[in-house]
Amino acid sequence: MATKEKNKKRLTMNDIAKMAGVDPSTVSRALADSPRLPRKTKDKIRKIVKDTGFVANRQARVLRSQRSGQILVMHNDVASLSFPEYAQGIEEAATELGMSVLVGSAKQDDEREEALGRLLLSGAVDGAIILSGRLPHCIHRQSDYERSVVSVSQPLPDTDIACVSVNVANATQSAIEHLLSLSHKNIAIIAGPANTASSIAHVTAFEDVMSTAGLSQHCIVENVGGSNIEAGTKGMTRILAGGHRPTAVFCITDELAIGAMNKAQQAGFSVPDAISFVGYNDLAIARAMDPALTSVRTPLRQMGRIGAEMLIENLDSSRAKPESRTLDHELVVRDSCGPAPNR
Amino acid sequence: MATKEKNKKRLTMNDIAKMAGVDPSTVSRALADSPRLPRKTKDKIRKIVKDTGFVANRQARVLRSQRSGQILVMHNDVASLSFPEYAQGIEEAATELGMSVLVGSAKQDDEREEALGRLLLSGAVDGAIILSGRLPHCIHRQSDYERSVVSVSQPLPDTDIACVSVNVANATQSAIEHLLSLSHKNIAIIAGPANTASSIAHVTAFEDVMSTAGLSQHCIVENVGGSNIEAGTKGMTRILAGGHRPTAVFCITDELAIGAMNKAQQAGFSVPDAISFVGYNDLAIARAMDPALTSVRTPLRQMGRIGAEMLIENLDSSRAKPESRTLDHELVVRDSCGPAPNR
DNA sequence: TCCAGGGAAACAATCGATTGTACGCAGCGG
DNA sequence: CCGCTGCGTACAATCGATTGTTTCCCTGGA
Repeated sequence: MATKEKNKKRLTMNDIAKMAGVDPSTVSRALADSPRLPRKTKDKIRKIVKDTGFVANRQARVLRSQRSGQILVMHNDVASLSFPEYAQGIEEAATELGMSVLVGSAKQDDEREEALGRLLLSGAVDGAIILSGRLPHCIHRQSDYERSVVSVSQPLPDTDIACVSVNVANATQSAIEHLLSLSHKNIAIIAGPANTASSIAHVTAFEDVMSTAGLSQHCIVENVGGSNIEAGTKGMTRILAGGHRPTAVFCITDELAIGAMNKAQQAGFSVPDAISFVGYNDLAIARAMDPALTSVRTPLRQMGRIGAEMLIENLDSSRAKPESRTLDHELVVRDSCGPAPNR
Repeated sequence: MATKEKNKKRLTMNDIAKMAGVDPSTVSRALADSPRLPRKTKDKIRKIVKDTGFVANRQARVLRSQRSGQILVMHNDVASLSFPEYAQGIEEAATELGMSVLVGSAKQDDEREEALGRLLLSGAVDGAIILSGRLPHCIHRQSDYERSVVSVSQPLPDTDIACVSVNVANATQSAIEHLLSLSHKNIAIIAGPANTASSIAHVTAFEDVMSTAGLSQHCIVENVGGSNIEAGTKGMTRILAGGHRPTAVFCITDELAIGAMNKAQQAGFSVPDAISFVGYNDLAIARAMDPALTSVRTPLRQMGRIGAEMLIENLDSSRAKPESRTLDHELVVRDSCGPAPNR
């Protein structure tokens, strides 16, 4: 159809302008729907754009206008079941506010983490939402990036960056107190990898509650190689191998709980008669388990949504720095917990 | 530290050049490690870059050099458990070949799908890997994008675009034949959403095998609202509600199988004694189920890796168009299938 | 008839890096 | 002593769109 097709070249705005017999600037304004152009001109140009399938070069556009229209989501673990929940909330909000979302995984790899940080510093994205709980070092060094970063799920240490999260200590407390109310005295926690912010927060809260209750019998299982189902299996294996046999297990993610519960069942322990389990996050899968998993519901999607809103609304340097927010959690009681067995 | 800090401006290469007392082009070459510069100059410039935390504007760089160093992964469903498997393979390969990866979700939404397509057309990424099985329309219209797109998992209809996949028909056949060998005659398939390429391929193969075996008793469950665990539950609910009671169920994803198996168990059917289940993909979670799920292993990670390699190696317009590849699958027999019960 | 007003579109500077070319200067052989 | 090679660096064009300013032209009111 196109007559002057030069093979090697992509179509540019100049080409479109020539076809329409106008100046490139007019094409630009037509695409931006500028009120300066009359409908007629816009329509003429748009028709050509549509017919040719022209797409404006993103680099040039962003370079000039200093605005990419994209935000980046940095996470650690693609495989985590909670990620899609956050992502949905983020995407909803971003789309509503006219932004689009890109996802990058840091994967506990410093190199990758820095690369993602540079995406922000280099202007490829306008802002970033951090799910991983770690701020890339290259961003931390810059003074003025507080406004273009929001952390979701965990506060970033040593920064003023706004954060949307739940109160992990309270959430953990509610889980443990539920077990205490069922007369459990010997409780274990499976805390995933050690030394992550999330793990530390849960374990600290756990220890607090237990010591407040005057209970010394508890075990802490860490460094099980992740927070996924397999890690849960591994954690439970370790618990069963130990001499010290808890009657209840709190897991800091639902995936851990699923793996652990499964392992216990396969080892011949009935749930909840012999061992009780509590998960964390209350993902859809928790309900589908047999027995259905008692879990602390955290509003992941909401957190994502609010985080994205906070981020995007504050990008335009209206000077108010966004404020951190803490959302409510809720213990959802199902069938995986029973009264402590008599021994 | 920096003395001339102007508040509003980001650092540019020009600033660095001035600090170092050289031309911007020299800074550029220093960062690119050009052999034209002596080590001494490079070191001097790099020190300044490091001290200031300077990051070159990505837009300008890409605009000029016509190369972004990034590939896009387009998927449909963030929540799918198979996605992280593909993603890992893709990231491994990309990293090895000096590229980085961004992820975008199309979410069966045409608008979003087109937006992702435009990311490629606008030069924001050098290439794209499509997991969703659908080529954005705006790309399809362009003549010369065969080289910068590779499909993984499912071939793209009406295109010559290279694809890395397994033979779905054979894979389905191996699953069904396993059930047939256990004397099952009344088999159901839970096929997720209807009218997706994947669903159609599985169902077609299923019908072929069944009719070849001379069996007419089978039921096809579609449109269960996705391919996830909940959808599996829903599918099984529908099967149990129907008059026609199969002794075995093949699910086109492991997630569907997990949901379905769980529903069956909760409804009082023992697995595999009363009903057998076969999944598809053999994700890690299949092994963790109780009973452990028999599943068709598809090399997802490998597929991702090979797809990324094919894509990246062919970006530099070496003229050979990449060739599609079909990888091997394997039926992994575990405990979720037993002989057909006598009725 | 003339000029003010304003709508429509062209002009041209600009965003920030990359890269081919040109230039200066040193060392070296003839 | 001259020109040649070659190294190190500067110069300047360029990538493709955006946007403030200017120009043009047409209409309408005095």
